[in-house]
Amino acid sequence: MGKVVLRLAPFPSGSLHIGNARGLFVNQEYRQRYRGKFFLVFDDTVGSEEKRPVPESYDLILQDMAAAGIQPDAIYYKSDRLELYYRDLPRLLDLGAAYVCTCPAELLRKNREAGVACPERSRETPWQRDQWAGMLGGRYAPGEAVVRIKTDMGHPNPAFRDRVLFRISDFHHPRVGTRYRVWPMLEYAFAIDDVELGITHVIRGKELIIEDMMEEALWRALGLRGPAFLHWGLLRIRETKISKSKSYQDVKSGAYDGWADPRTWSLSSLSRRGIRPQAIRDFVLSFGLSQSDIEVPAETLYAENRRLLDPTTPRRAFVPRPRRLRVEGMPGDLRVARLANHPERPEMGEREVEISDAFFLPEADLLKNAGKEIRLKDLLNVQLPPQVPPSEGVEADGEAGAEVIATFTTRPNKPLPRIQWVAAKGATHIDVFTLEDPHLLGMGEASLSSSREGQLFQFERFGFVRADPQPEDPEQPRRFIFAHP
RNA sequence: GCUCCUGUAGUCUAGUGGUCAAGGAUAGAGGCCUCUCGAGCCUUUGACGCGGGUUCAAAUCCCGCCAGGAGCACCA
Repeated sequence: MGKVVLRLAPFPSGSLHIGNARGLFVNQEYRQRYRGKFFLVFDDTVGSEEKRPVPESYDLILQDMAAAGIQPDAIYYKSDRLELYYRDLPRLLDLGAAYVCTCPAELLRKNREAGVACPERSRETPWQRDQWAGMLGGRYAPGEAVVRIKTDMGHPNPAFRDRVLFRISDFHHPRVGTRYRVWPMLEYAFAIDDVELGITHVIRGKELIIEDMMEEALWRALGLRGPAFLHWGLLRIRETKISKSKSYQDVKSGAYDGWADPRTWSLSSLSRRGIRPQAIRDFVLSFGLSQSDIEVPAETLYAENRRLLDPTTPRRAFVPRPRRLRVEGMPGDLRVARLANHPERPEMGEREVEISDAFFLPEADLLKNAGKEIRLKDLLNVQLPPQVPPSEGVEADGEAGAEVIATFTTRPNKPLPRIQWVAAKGATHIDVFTLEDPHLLGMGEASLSSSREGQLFQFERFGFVRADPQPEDPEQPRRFIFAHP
């Protein structure tokens, strides 16, 4: 068996998204299985008006890959390889496999649709050569001349009729500026690179099938042998539209908190939420290489991650939208509560929480259980007053509504609604970033204020979270990013 | 419209002619818990798109139909 060489070729327009992750992990899987090589090829030709390379995304993509624990065997930039792309074109012209076309874009499109060939298609080689030299030499402005492959103007699929191989662009490129004006289309650049880099298998989404067929047409013309293609269908997470350009706008405008904003669903945002690369890997690999298009609920990804986190993640108390509760008749000896860090793993130890008669509880739970007896989880049972008037606009510190007065009943565990609580004494302000609410405020137990960046917790009856970096201003609430229930 | 692709439970997937009265995951339902009823654990409901054919035998092979999807840029 020959050596397997793979490539991932992202367009640098932001952090990798969950869709790119499929390419990343599938290729990585094949690299490992066949002890092959895996190259990162930045697909950074100039793009178009709507789709331009974004300077900072080169680093973002590198970081995403590092975070996923995947080290490419080599990194290439298409923008470094223009001369290489220019090299083989004259031969294509000589072979009569390509030609320079100066039809305006609009006419070109119309003729293609009608199956009408451009008169320049059949011009002789010296003329074509001269025109190519003219394109490189500045004879034409953007839009005035392109190189087209000669396939078949009568092909039943208009998409196959003499596609454009090179065009002129004056866009400023983040890496090479305006050094080049004549840029290859993706399919031409890859036709050269895939052979040049010795790629054996291209595994990617089926949206590029036509481009892959164009590569094959070019190899036939040049007498080259290229890699085999494998495709998968489109993957969508139900909860989101995967659109890098939309995310890019919100990141750029500041509406989003950078590429690590959970709403981008970028790889960096998933990592910020505490979603493990391993979970993402298992998730995308579970779909195999089917060409059907699938839409999967994020819950499936969460389930993978939960399986990884649950056994080792310490539990903590957090009360979203809190309301202050005072317990009358607290047993006098109750000064300290000892709480297990994990209900099933005593070896993870316990923590001590100082308590008084003042607590924070989720207002929603107080409203729901008004007049009933409830259990403050792991602590004691209380009777709630018959009426709990809702506070208007719950404040983050639970001080908005009037204090709710409950009465102590008993200590031992009983089958009551078990509600999480935070002791008012030493409670710390928490600000949780969820998909629905970028600032879900609440109160957490004291120890949370000193958690280090990257620490994972399960907030009981709330979900798994990951600690953001310590805020510079200690008065600011501690920030956690919500992963999933 | 054209080209290509795909059809297994609500969703995703295993399955390559017999071991499939179809396996797993997730969701749903029910239950358990000296303490998360939004976690965990247990149980459970639920599928081969339709119609023909080939064969002793079909989810698997063939044909037709139907239904979905993707692509159809001087973007990637």
